[in-house]
Amino acid sequence: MKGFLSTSIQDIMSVTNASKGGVYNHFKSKGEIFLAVLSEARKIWRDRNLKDLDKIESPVEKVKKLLENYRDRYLKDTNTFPGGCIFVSLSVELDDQRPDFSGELNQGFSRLKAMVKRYLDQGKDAGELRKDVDTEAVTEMIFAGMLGASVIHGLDKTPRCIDRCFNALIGYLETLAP
Amino acid sequence: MKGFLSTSIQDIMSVTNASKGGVYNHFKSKGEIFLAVLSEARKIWRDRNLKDLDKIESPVEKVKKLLENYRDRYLKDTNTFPGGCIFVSLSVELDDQRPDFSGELNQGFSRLKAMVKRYLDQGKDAGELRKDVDTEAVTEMIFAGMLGASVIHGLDKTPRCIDRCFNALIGYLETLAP
DNA sequence: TGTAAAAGACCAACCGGTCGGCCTTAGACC
DNA sequence: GGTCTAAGGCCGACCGGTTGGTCTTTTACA
Repeated sequence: MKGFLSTSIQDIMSVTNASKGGVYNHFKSKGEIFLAVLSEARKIWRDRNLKDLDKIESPVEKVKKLLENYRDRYLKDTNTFPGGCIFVSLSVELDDQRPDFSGELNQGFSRLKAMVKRYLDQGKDAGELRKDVDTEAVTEMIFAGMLGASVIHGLDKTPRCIDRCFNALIGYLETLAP
Repeated sequence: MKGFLSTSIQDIMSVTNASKGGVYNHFKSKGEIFLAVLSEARKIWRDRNLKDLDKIESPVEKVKKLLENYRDRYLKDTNTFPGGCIFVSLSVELDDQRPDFSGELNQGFSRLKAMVKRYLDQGKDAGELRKDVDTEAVTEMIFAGMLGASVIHGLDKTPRCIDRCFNALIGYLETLAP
């Protein structure tokens, strides 16, 4: 994955077998292509990571399932997703470089964090978590774990590292039970 | 922080008030400048993050101190380190783009992970951690938490997020006590 | 024949890197 | 001390190549 800045229009032309005129007839600029790609990537992310979440009643189990999906159906699928989580890579690349795009990416992250926190709060209300659990802090750590796992995955493509990482993360979640 | 690819020789000339000839009289190529910067950045990292670690006897407390240093003396110092942990940003940027540099960065990460695991193993031997603790998995999660926190820091410069993240991380470490 | 998509020549700006020459300095010789 | 020469840091014009983007021309289809 070359990211946004290092992916040239020529690269896009090569992989799509399109001409420059053809590309710019569909998109006003490279940035508009980025936004379209981002939108599509979000659909794919949801498709992979939210799979079967609705079949689970327990909110805490939903979070666990999300982590498992992120690990097994997303990061580990290196054929479909080389370079790990594209949102992480793009966020690191475009922060301070393209604040407009960075903000767009940040919105997606915020929604994910809000979802995790909502599940944890529901789990707390349902008595699945201890009353003294700081759901905001736990959410932040789970989120950091997901982002960090994606970075690690870029360094070491073997599944060992992310397996260990997510095992510890899920194990931690289980220690929060009453 | 523009990273390696987006930092032009012109940028370096501007900030150093040097001429192109002057720059290339000291360095053979842009890559050589990168390596020199990387070496310097490592010194700074050690200076900030390993501070006072030798004054602590308990191995587990050393890990905690490392996390606190990384949070307080490194990430939070946004004046000195805008863009968060430079090794994380560079690693994400250069993976798949400059495998030689990426490997160089990876070595540093491996050393850090080895250090954390060594401390945890020592802590286990000293009875500070339960015997059933998987130090390899815990190391991986701590490492992921550090990387993830740096990415999060890029998105949200306020200290709230990384405070919560490291609180949960340190809290987790404490649950591993016998 | 009319219309929209596709094609690719073209543009200015910028990239990393080279190179011949200037200009300060250090050293040798008288 | 005065003068000449050699050395090397420094400069910036210049190079080939690539960038994102524009514009005119050609093509395909209804």
